[in-house]
Amino acid sequence: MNALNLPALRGHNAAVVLGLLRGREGVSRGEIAGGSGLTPQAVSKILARLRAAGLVAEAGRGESTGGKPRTLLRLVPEAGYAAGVHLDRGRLLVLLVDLLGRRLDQVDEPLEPGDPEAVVERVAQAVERVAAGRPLLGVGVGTPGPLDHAAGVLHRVTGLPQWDGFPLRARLGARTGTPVAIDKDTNAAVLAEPAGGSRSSVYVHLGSGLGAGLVLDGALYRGARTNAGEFGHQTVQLDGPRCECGNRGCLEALCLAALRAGDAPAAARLMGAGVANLVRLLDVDRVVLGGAAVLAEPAVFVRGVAAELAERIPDPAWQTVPVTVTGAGEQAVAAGAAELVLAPLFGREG
Amino acid sequence: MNALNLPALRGHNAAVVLGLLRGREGVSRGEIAGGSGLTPQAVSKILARLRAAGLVAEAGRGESTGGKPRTLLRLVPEAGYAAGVHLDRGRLLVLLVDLLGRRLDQVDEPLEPGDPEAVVERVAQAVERVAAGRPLLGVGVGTPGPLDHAAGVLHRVTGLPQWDGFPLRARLGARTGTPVAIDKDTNAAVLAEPAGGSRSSVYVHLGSGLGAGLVLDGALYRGARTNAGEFGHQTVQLDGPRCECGNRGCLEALCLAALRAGDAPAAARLMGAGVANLVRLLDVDRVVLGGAAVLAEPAVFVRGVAAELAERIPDPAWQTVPVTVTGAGEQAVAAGAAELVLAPLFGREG
DNA sequence: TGCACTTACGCAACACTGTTGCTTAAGTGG
DNA sequence: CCACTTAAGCAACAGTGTTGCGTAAGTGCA
Repeated sequence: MNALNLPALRGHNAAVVLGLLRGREGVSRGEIAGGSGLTPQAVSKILARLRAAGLVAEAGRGESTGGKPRTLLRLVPEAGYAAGVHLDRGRLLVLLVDLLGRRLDQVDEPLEPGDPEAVVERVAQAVERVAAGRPLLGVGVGTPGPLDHAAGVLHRVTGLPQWDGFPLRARLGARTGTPVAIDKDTNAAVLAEPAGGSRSSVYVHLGSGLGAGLVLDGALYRGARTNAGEFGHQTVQLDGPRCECGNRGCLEALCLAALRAGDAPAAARLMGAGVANLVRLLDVDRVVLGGAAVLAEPAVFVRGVAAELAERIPDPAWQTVPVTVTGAGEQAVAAGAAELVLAPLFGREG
Repeated sequence: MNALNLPALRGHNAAVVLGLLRGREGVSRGEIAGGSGLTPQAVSKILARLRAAGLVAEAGRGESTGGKPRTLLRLVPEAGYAAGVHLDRGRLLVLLVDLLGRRLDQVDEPLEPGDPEAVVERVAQAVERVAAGRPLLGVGVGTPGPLDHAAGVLHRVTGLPQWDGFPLRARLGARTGTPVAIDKDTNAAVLAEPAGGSRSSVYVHLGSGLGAGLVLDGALYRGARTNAGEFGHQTVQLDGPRCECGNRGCLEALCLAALRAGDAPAAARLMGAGVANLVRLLDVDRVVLGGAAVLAEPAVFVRGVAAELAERIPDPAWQTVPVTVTGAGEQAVAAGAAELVLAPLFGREG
């Protein structure tokens, strides 16, 4: 089911061109041709279509390099919008972003997770409020797992048996009339960070639990059953204390214990040990930290994780991996959820 | 540089069709159409090209289902061959395989890793011997890392300073006159196992070291700098003994110590703890074991790893992951190296 | 000011893709 | 024997990116 026909080819190349235009304001046809591998004439044809559709507009002219100056082009951010929903226990955050991913408006309110249908209604109303009539390309939802991204169905969320098997994507899609994508909160959050040259990155979230979102070779990696990213239940102490999950010596248990003891630096060092394991296994080129615990003391966590990385991977042949805190802060999941809708437009994942 | 033009489209679709034909003997056009998403007419056209090129032939007819019986088609295995090279300290194994990956002939001889150019000559002669004039599509080389797959250059191999920076791919390609692909031994070995419905799998190798090869979402995952798969140096004992790599509590150090003590079951349990970490992080649907230590007592390792997986991931919502030993045995790396050449023909990785 | 040169970019013709509509081939079953 | 079903190719077609070439719009030198 992975063969391509001409419409698919057309869509793919259009997405590649849009992806290059999203990078920065004012890109010339020549740069797009070079960056995509297409011939200049093909780029001109594709851009003519995109301009006719209102997605792209001219943006003045560049410097001359000895001949006719290049015509610069830009994405039209108002051509479409996406809603990003962070659906969490006790809280609902809905963001409206434009094509460039800029956050325009938001709804942030408490939410008691009771009847699923009632929650769908609440979410749909919040989406309508932030959209305010603007053309919506789709709605992305980030929520704690487990869930099935492909089927769009929630699974056994801890403490909420009535949500097991609920077809959130289908129900919310029917209610809003737009495409809906759902994913784990950590998977959404890893998309909140602009790619910026990074092909493989990891987002590590420390809040009430410890999880990770993975972008590998430029695409969100979900694993065989949308269960990838279980970062917190890796064993880092073979004979360690028993964890709720049944395992012994889980990183999450140790990390949360350190936090409860008020020792954030220790929690950071522990997190760093887990990150070192991940960096060695997956050779990612960037580490982004987030979650309430991290955002409470960002410097402590960046320092602790980076120090542990340096100690546990002393080999100078291993390039040092930059460690940062998510730029989207508390809104990382919602911003990333919107990106679930926008990313396919720009040629990321499929 | 990821846009597509018509020749690329053609090649991609041909690879998809060939990939479906590789699965088993005797596939009908209708099955290919259904499995690829192409229309029957497009499949007929593509197959006509492939038959003209000698890659595909008719293979009788299927049962009638009430009308004209389907014409079955098969891959012509003799249409091309690939050489798989396992280049290791002290040993050179070269395999010749046909398009179906069947091992036809081999050269297995000791090798003292001295002057790189002399080794290139030895490898090239061995390749010529196994090929014996048959049309060679390319040569794949699996060798201990670190190395750069994309550039085809070896890095600082432990104890062999004269190999650092040696452009093995370019030199061997110039000498043999065929395309050459090089990769880490564990990356090659993971390709030796037929995909068989698995989208994401891991190959864990225990020999003189402990490493892993990853296939994620159907493609070999190498990481940002071909360093992915450093499975042995994950921390499983925060305050464990110092490892050669500078870290503490590395899985590899513990595992090798158990082996030296003659306690293979303990080594298997330790390996299983590391595999559990990996399964939770990456949600793979298959685990394949290999390497001299595993092949010496395969049942012990399969049992030990499976038992540890069951204990450390007791949650029934996590589907049990099958654990097996590589079917290619000692030749896993060489067989997988040949697959480095063949896989792109059949639409795996790019 | 004039003119040769350079660079950007679109029009037209083209080669080739997969698709659609239809015909022919080759079976089954009453 | 004949209606029916299924497979598969031929021919015409819509639409892709490519090639060849002409035109627009600058720079730089005499």
